[in-house]
Amino acid sequence: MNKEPDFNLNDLKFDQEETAQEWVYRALRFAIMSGQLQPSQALTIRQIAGILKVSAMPVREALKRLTAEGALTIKANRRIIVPTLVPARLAELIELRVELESFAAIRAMPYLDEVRINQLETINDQQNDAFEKRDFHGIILGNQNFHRTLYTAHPHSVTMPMIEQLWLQIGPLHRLSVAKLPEHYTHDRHCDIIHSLKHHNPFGLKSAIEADIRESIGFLTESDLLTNYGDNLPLPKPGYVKSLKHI
Amino acid sequence: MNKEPDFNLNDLKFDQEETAQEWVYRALRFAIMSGQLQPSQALTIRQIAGILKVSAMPVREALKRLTAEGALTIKANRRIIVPTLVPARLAELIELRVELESFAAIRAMPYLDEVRINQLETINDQQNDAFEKRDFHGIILGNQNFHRTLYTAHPHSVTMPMIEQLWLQIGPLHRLSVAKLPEHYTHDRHCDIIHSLKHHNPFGLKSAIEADIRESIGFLTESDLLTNYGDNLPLPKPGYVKSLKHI
DNA sequence: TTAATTTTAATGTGATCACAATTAAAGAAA
DNA sequence: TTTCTTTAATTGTGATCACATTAAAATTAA
Repeated sequence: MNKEPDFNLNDLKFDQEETAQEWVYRALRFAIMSGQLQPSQALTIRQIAGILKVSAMPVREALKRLTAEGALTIKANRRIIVPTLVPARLAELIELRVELESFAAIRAMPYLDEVRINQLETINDQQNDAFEKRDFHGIILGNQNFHRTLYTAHPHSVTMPMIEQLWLQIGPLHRLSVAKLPEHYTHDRHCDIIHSLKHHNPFGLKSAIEADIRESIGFLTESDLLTNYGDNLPLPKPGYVKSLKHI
Repeated sequence: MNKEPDFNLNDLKFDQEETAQEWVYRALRFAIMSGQLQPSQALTIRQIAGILKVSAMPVREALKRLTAEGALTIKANRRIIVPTLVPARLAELIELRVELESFAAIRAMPYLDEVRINQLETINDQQNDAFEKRDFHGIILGNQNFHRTLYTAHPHSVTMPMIEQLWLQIGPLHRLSVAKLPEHYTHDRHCDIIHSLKHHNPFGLKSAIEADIRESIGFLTESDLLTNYGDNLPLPKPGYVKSLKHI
């Protein structure tokens, strides 16, 4: 008999339009992206199939897809695990995020009209609310939503899927990074981004994007990666950061 | 009964160590990368299974993986096809290639010792030989080999898989671009790259990479994409480009 | 010939079983 | 208790079948 699972995947409802494998994929992807799965954790086909009450077939396809996207790793013995990150690799991922997201932002800039910028402001307000409420998922998802809305303003964004791939690979560290966030997040870079967009300032935009990325994840140290992965870490108390809205 | 296939996949031998799905994946990937599959061409599970003499199962997994990597596309009716490129998307892909490959090259620069540079020179010679011999595959594979050897000098290259993903997406156009190559390829940018590496010149490296990419694919016009995909186009005659080695 | 309709074939998805390889558990020997 | 051996359970992979949906072919009607 399968062991009881130590993680939850039932956050997402099944949409009648989609196939079973798409649903399984969404559920697993969401779990990884929002830091619910621990690095080095093994994922087995039958266990996930049992949790989601589907057969093994759609789970196989979903795991294959996530593996191809770098969200999961196949070990030499063919076991599928959530990948661990050595510090040098994390550093590379962050540099690449800076590179790609700056690129995407600059390219999207001409397409950001007033409507889109208002969207960004709304999303940012929601994210700040989530921060005050210690809403773990809200912070992460709000941040991703903000960046995605920015980059996809460009109608032919080839870059966005690649950026999401990077988010997927960093995903398992998000629980840790958010827990340590108040120590480093003293300035709302999203406001800087919006400000630069309004004033058509590509250099300001680029540096704001870079600062936002580095301050949200770049501070993780080697010992952070080696000693723990942020499970059971307390989330920041509301009001720790006085104000996230200035400028 | 299945129709006779109009493409060949038997270029790669089956390695006893690998699984069937890995072999199928390699075969399909190679075919796409080297421009053997036409855009909008449909790939069916049973047809490929018939060609490669395997069951449907490993083909399903391989197609799922390639789809996740952007090498194939699933249409609304769930049919799997080789994706077509609208001009705007190709332009984005090229810009992203320039961005990522410049980044990877600069990052790899400190790791390029004399041994590695000699490797690059050898590969470049081989590629020029392939050009003289009108060796279609040799040109494409040699070029990829050159760039891959350069970028993977960095021990923690997170970028390389993403660059390969871009190559995969442009792959179906390679037959066309190589056929039109002599009209635009009048200067061996690979020599420029090597020269910049030897003199530790990051700016020269970046501009050489950019020029190499644009001159190898960036010249494709809208009508090139819409009217044909380069099948049955004659390859350049040997000696058309007098000398690929100068500087 | 052309257009609309029916019939047939083919396709991706999902389920289930078999199998070899790996891992975990149990037992034996020190 | 500790170490080694043996046994049992679990794993990913592959094969085969059923099924609903879609595409293609055949048929009919104009």
